Amino acid sequence: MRIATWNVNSLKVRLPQVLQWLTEQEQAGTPIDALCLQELKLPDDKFPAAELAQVGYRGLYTGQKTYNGVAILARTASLPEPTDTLLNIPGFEDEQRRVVTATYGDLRLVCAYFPNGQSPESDKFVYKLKWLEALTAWLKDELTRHPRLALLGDFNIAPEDRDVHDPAKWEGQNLVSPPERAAFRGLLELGLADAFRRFEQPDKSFTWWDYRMLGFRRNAGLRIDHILLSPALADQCSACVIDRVPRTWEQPSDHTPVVATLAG
DNA sequence: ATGGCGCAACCTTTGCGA
Repeated sequence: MRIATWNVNSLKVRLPQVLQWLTEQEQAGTPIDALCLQELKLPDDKFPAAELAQVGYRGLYTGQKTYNGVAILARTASLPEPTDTLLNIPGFEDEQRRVVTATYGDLRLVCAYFPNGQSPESDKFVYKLKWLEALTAWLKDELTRHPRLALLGDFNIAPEDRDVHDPAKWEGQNLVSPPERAAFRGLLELGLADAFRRFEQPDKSFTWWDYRMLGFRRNAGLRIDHILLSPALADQCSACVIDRVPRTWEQPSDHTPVVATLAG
C-alpha cells in the first residue's frame, strides 16, 4: 500500500503530469493506491474525473475557482468506494476548500491544504493559526474513532531547521516561525508521526522549491509537504520518500510528491 | 538588488503563492 501527497498548483495545467506519474508508478510495479492533491484551482464541474478514471482512479474532491481545492485519488483496483466522507473541518466555518476526508476499507485519509499565512504580521497568518487549532482539535476527536489515520498534504510549515535550505535567512519568517512550528508539534502530540523522519534521509531533503532564482537547480527549498501517521499506521510504515522526478519535468509544479509505503 | 516565476482572472495588469 502506497499513499502519496502532491500540491499540483493547478490540476488543469498539471493533469498530464499527474496521469504520467500515476501511470509510471503503476508500470514500475509500485502503484500509488491513494494520491492526495492540493491546489486544484478549479471548480467541481471542471474536475477531470473521466481522464483519471481512464488510468484507474476515482476522485473525491472539493474544488473552488482560482484558489485552493483538494482531492483524494483512489486506485479502483485496490481501494473500495470511500465511506464516511467529509469536506473541510467539521464545525469550522470556512469558504476556502482545504480538506477532504474519507475512509477506504479501514484506512482513514485526511487530505489537507494548510493556509499559507503570507507573513507573521498578516491577517492570513491569524487565519492560519486558527485553522491549525481547529484542525488539531478535530483530529484529536477523529483519532479516537479512526485508529488507522493518515494526514497528508501541503502543511505550509517546515517543522525544523533541517527542513530549510538556509535557516538563517528564513529565521522567524512565514512557514518556519515559532507559532507555526508549535502548531505542527501540536499535531505530533496527538500521537501522529512524521513518516519521513522515521527513516534515514539525505540531508537537504525538500518538497518545494521557488520557481524563481533557480530554486530547484540550487536545491534552495523547504520541506513543507508531509505525511503524518497514527501509531497503528506508523508501525506499518516501511518507507517514506520524496520523489523529485516530477519537479524535473517541463512546466512542473513547484512542489513534488511525497510517498509513504505501508506494509500489508 | 526582497527582484526574480507561474497561475488565474472582470486578462496586457494584478493578486497570490511560499
